[in-house]
Amino acid sequence: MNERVTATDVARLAGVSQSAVSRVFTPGASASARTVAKVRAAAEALGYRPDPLARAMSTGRTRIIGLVVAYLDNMFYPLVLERLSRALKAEGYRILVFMTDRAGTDVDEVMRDLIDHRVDGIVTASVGMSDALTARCAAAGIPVVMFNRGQDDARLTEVTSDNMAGAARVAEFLLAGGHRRIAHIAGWQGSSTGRDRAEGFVRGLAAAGMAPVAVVDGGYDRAVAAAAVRDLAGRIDAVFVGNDHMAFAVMDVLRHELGLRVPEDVSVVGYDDVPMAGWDAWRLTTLRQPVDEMVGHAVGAMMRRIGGEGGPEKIRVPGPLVIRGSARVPPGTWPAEWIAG
Amino acid sequence: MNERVTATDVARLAGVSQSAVSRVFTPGASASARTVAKVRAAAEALGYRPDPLARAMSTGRTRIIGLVVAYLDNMFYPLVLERLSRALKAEGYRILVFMTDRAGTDVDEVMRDLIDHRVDGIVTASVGMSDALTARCAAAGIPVVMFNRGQDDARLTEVTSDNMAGAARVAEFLLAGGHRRIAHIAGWQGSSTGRDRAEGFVRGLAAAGMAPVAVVDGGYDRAVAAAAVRDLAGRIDAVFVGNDHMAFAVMDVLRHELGLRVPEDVSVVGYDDVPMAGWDAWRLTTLRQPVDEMVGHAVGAMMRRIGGEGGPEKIRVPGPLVIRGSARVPPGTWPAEWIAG
DNA sequence: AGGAATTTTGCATGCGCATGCAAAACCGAC
DNA sequence: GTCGGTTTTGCATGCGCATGCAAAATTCCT
Repeated sequence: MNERVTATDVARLAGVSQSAVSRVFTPGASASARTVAKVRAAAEALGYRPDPLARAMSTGRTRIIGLVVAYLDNMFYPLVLERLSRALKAEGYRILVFMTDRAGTDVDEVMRDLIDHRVDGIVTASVGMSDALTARCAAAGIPVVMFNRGQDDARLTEVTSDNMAGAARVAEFLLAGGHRRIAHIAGWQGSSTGRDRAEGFVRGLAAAGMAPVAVVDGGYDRAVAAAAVRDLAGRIDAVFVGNDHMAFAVMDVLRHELGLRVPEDVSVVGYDDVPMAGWDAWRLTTLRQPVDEMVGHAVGAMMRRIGGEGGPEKIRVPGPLVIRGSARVPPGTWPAEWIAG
Repeated sequence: MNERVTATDVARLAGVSQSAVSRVFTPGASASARTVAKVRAAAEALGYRPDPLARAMSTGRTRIIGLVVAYLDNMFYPLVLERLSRALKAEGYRILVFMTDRAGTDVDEVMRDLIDHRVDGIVTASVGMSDALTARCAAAGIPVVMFNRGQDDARLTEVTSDNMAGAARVAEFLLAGGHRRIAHIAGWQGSSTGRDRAEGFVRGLAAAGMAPVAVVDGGYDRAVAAAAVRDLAGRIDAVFVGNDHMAFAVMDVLRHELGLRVPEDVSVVGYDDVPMAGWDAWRLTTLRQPVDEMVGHAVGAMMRRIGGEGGPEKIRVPGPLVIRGSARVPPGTWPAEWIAG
């Protein structure tokens, strides 16, 4: 039922050898103009297209990038997946998706799988890498790019926003708004991103001689964040939440469970600027992670590593504070890095 | 840098032939207990794992399913992707993601790609299939399962919720709630799903001798739906929106732009029951698409088709109406198919 | 025009595994 | 112990393409 057209078929029709056909379809290989023309015509007539599988078999490159993700309910990740897929496609690569369980306990098994599948590179999002894993990928010669996560390992390339600076900027903004009882419901402290934002935020407050009322680990989980704000409410007039996903839960609790007004009673600031943050229901003031830019860097770095040029990089992209309505806005003019959204 | 362990290496160590090794790792092939033991031991010692690529090369099966998606900003699809990925993984399959542009104009090219990659099957979500495409996949012997979309083509397997019945149930519910000026902001009328829901809804109203104030195509687009409700407001006391994604936009406009109360001034009902619908900010009354069940059917049907058992199926899964707070609740007791969420 | 330098071409091989086929080993029954 | 029957095994081959190598064709230079 499936009569695949092979290079040999084309060769026969064009009156050349199979290798000639292969060369015509291999960028960088040499063939005379006449051969190219004959082969192209024959290929066209037969509807020939090189088989990526066989090609991978003989070159050792699959032109497939493995993407490891733990969850997709935080809209930030679907967005990343979409953009990454499009950007990679432009480079001639495809994405093979691997989901780990939410706890990330099976990352190991997932990685074995990835290596088995001979992916040319791995992008991890919302997932950490153990040393053993990193070593294995390095041994297998597979470049790894961590997206939105960092790791203290010189072998790893990472792309993040400037979490420290971003969080510090949020602190500055909240302070300028006149808040004095400020808490932080942090991203999971097992992730660099969560830690960096917490540290940047605390430092930002400290720079003004202030300290947070509390810093609690929200674990990137709506329920945990909700519980945290239930506990905090009454003691705070502002809260910086480790990502938008949790911030929505926090706002829900504040408004609908506790009957408080945002931002009049409590200001809320998030991190990410997912599309939803701009919806009227939320109008969340948040620090934007420039997804397109980050994806661009990730793809660029990946291509470089696959091409063998240069080593691992630690890329940190700055993002603006997007001022909407969930946090009191300081009077007067703002620094240029704060923008109205 | 990458010394891959091959079956030949294992064979040498185990003192058997390469084919013996292959047989040990091929379910259904025969090997004596002694050989199995020797090979297993050797494989273990060397850390051997069969190369899926080479295996695909010789069997013609890649154990990869292509997923075609147009967009991921409607949370329904990331959810589907996640569940599908896990379910397929359990069957030993991986997902290769292909994104078409939003208009779906490049579906053709995407499909060629998919066929080239020799995927064992294709799942499409939020994407239609042209006849030419269907024919090509059929010719290539690649089974196609359409998820959340139907098509009048006997060669295609499809899995949808019972859109007609579901929409009719919404009509019944709205009527029971005492609404009389009801509109429908429909899903894209170019999709079977959008058409079926619209038809079911209109029929549901007609069954009570009623007709909608208006049925407008929302194109699954927040902006279009928002514009539609701006136009409709004032003339309606209830609106059924073709999916939750648009319903959120509709609620935003109603509440924040027009200052109307939901459900006191206008009742809103959606379709899908994405996780967000349960958040306090929305508490959207909506018709649930049972994602897990639908995914289960999709995977089952796919496995059957890959295994060559049986032909295309048209699977229709019923979903309950989930009653929350965005639409006036009829007094008295409800039919069992309505549930409180 | 003649020979050297260059490009193009075909041949042969390999990537790592699965599998048809025939030889070899094993099994049971008499 | 022998023979027919059943597994098990190894050999050889193929999947579709890329590529090193040497031969053939083309180009260039004097």
